[in-house]
Amino acid sequence: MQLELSVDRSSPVPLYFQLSQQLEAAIEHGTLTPGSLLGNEIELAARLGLSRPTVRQAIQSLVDKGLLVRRRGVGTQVVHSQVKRPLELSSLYDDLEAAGQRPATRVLVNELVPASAEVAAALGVAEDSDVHRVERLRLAHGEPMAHLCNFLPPGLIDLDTDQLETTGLYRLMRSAGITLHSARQSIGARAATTEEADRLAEETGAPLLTMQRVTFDDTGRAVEYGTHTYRPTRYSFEFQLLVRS
Amino acid sequence: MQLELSVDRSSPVPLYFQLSQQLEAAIEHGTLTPGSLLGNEIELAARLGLSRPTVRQAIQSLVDKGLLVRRRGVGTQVVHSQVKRPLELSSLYDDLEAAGQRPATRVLVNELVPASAEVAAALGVAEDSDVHRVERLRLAHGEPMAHLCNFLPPGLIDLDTDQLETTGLYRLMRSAGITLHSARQSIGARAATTEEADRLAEETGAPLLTMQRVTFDDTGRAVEYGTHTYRPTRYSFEFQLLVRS
DNA sequence: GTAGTCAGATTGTCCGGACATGCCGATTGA
DNA sequence: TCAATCGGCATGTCCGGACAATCTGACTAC
Repeated sequence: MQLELSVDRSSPVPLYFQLSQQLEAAIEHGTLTPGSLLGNEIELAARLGLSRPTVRQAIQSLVDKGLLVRRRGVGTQVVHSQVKRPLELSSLYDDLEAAGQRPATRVLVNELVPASAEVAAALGVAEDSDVHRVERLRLAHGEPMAHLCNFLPPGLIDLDTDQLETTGLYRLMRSAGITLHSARQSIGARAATTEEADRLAEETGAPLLTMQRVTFDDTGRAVEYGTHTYRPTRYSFEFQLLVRS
Repeated sequence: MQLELSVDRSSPVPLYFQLSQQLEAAIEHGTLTPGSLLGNEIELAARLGLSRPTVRQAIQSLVDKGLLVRRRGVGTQVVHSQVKRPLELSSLYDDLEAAGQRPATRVLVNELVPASAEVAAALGVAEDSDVHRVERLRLAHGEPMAHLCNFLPPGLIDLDTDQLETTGLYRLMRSAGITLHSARQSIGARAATTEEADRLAEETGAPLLTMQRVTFDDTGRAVEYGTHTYRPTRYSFEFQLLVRS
């Protein structure tokens, strides 16, 4: 069976991108079965009226996503999936929404405070200079799931409490024109203090999952520092990772 | 100041790789300062006697690593670092060794057992069929740090207890010719049972950091399933992640 | 003085070709 | 029958060029 592929040269969408999307859809849909060979590049290019570099670029992007494996002298084959999405920088809000959980947010604090030494170091600002402090409680099915405490440098974004309750922080930042680039993360665990336990409806001393994160935009500025605690009975970090080769 | 770059055409190492390594070293070393522009591709290609696609391939690999950012009409600039390593599939052993911690391993169990339903599902083998079971205690500075329980399908690798004590499981698998491709991971937390507490020199009910992982090779076979528990006072997961754009 | 326009610079996309490299099967030889 | 060699095949690397898209800054017009 021949896979139906076609490209639209009048579209502003790059040709290699059109192709990679079609291939990805075919893999997702099961038309390209795991382990099956994706006929040689030369012929594929000829069939589509594309050049080999363009076809290679499309295939390479899927290899980088972990969907395909190339073997010299053999060909390109579809990975026996199990592959979902690799870990990406996502907000808890988006994660929950993608899982169909209807997340709710309660903003506890939204104010300007002088930066502590810890916050100043993380954000790269002067100590005691003003920073935004946002504390939120994230709920799913009416039950508290996580406590999120974030610090942001001033002047970057307009933090509206109403918007914070209806969407995620990252989405707000992206729509404010900030291009997120990378983040440094640390995941650990500790026993809940009485205050933390109260907030999350747990017992004092109960195990909590913690995450700290500093996010940078593409100019290298720190744009957010967060300290989060999660109820481990309600949430765990799940992700896929690829071996860089 | 001109950055000193050169390529060796007689080397079997690909030219784009030689170039990307030199650029990466210059960034690491601080010769290329964060935010500085990396002169245009055309001129760079001419200076090195390379073609533009080759130079682009080198630059692209560093963009993928998060070290560089390209802007159309502007140029390519070095990211204001803070960038260490992105998250990769690594063994605890390698992580500790890289941190200069001289890890030690004590093999507690190394046997063939019938697969439980959970293990069979994770590895994709029949229930009650034989699988390797390896239990190890990982120590740093003489103190227990983590308890590692792994299951492997039979026939893949020769599990020598002595080798397991002197190196990591992943290194063993790689040297056995297995090409690791991806892994599905889950990180959570829970209270220690009495048995777990004893093993890790913690109190019963103390918070533990947990990680479960299924690793796949490039043919899509599950090659390892692991259930690990870490002492959160001694270990946390630290990593960098890039925004896929 | 301010806003709109234009030109230069630089990366993004795409082409067509060439040769090298590694893998696999088939043929050949023992 | 089995092992070694050889050749075909598919990807890997590299070239040189062409045009498009986008950003910046300077110039111009109002």
